Amino acid sequence: MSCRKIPRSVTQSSKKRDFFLNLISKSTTTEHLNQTHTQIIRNGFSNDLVTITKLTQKLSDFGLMNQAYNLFSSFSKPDIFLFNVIIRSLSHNNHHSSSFSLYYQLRKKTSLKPDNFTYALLISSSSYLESPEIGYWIHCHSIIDGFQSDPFVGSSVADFYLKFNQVQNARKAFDKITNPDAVSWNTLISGLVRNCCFSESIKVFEGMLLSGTRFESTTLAAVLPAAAELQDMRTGKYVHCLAVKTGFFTHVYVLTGLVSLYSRCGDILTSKFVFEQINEPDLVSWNAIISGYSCNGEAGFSVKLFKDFIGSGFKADSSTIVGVLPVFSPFGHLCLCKSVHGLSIKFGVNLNSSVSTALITVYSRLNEIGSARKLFDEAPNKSLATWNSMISGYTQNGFTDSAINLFKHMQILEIRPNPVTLTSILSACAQLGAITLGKWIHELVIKEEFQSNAYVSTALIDMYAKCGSIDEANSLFENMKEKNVVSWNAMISGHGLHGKGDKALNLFTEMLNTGISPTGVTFLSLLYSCCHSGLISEGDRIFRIMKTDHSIEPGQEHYACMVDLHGRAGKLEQALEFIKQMPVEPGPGVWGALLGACMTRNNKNLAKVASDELFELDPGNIGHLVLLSNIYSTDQSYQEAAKVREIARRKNLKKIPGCTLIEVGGTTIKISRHQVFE
DNA sequence: TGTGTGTGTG
Repeated sequence: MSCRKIPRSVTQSSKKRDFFLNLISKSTTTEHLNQTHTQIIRNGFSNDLVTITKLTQKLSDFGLMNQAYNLFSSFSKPDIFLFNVIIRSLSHNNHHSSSFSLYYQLRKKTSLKPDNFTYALLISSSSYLESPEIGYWIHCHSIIDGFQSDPFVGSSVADFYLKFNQVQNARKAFDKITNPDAVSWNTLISGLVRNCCFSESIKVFEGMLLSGTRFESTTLAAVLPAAAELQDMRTGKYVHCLAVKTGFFTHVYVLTGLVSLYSRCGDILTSKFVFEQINEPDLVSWNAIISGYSCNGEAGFSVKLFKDFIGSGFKADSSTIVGVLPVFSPFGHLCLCKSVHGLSIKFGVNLNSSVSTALITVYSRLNEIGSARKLFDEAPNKSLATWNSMISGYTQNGFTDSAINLFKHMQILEIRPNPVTLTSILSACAQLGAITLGKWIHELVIKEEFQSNAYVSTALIDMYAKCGSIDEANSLFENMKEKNVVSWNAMISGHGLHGKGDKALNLFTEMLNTGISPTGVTFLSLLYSCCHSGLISEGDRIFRIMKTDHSIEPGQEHYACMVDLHGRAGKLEQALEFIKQMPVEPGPGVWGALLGACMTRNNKNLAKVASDELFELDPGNIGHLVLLSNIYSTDQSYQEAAKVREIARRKNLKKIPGCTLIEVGGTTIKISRHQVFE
């Protein structure tokens, strides 16, 4: 008899509990939840662990941390469930250190055993701390308690190591998981991407597919940035197909990832197509397409989209600004740059470090070095990139002294340079002929262990070559482990500069034998070398094979070099003939080369032809007038020389005296070369 | 019978 009665009351009680659990779950407001709590107390369920655990969690989800904690504390004997819930609440409310106090309490003051839930939560908390030590401890405890192969614990351990940039340890933890689930794989893939291990992350993604684990849209979104970074279209297109097949092609994160991928690979049309498939593009989607157009030099579209974006009521964030800015510099759109700068102030992101860096870069490129410096001085949080952008801004605008001073300032502030900083400073040294500083930077490169960086070693080669130490440049080049096309170019033009055309040509043959494909710059360096060594027929041959053997269209600079090559040899008529047969309109560089040759060869008539073209094409440039006037003077045609000077005076043009830089006893000094029109 | 890890686009 009683046997029947007890179950009935248990059933009744359990039904009531279900009722309360349901009420808690459905509570949508704090008020509602508090009313439910009152009912729970009235019905004598305030000591029911199950109900209270659920209530505690809901309170914490509503951000009512204190109430949740009081409820927990009111229990003299909480079980592991309640402990886990309160640890989770603390961790979700950023009270990470309190979770560890609770863990301590759990181990010292109770006989409860932490389970896989407890460890997963605690390790996750550890990854938000400043240093990894506590995480190491918890990880050890979890191994001792036998949770090493648990996917929840294992995933959070892997994530913990990835957050502390310990990729190898993360891999070890992942490999210990018996049956990694989608979360485990996603954690590893995205963590590898955050640690810039792009190809590894793609390999893991392939491993996941082979393992047969069902991937999620988040998996595709996680691996796409790796494919974009490596410009790996094969993986990208494969992910695209998978997304279409599985129906994830509607998912905004996946689509946005594809937009970036195609933009990065230069396929802006597909990028635009994918963008149009996004139902409701969010801020990040807009940023992806705007920066996509921007990176691919599509200024008009980029600006139009940016306007559409602002017009749809979106608030630009720092990434929008950083994404749209680069498109302005190649086209000299100072006005647009200024208006985006204004918008960045309006949206309150102008002091963001990446925004100031992008603005400094774009103003520098537009030769607005004063505005760039103002932004630099006003930037409250200067990253290394901010310093670098200002230094290279100075270097590229020829303000080498300012670049070096800023670098010295960095040294005083004990800001450690990176390869980018040193590359810029080396370029400044090369421009200045500052060999002593250059050598000191070389020592710094060795100290910081940047020798293996291709950009740095190339900048060193260029610096030594331009400062006259061709042997030093050559020995560095010989010792480079991985030479890229830029290093070869630097060494070729180094030899050219030193009048060693034959060496430059031999190096080119060697380069082709190594399997490196030449670029336009390689040919420019070669033509330049031929020019400086008087190798006319070799120069002609190089110019020919450039197009026939290597499918590189010559640019204005190549044509100008060819005119120079013939001009220097005194074959002025041939040079003119060459210009006439050019398949593209000759630019100022080409006519300038002819004018220069006329100067050395005293050819007054041809000089007039070249000058007339130059006045049309490049009216603001005083250099041409100087050359022409000098030609007339040398020829003793003083009246004509005077006429040219008169034109210059009327145009209010004044020649900035040219100078040569040499280093004497560690100091660079200027030696005036021309003193014309002063 | 109440608790969970983690990830995503620029």
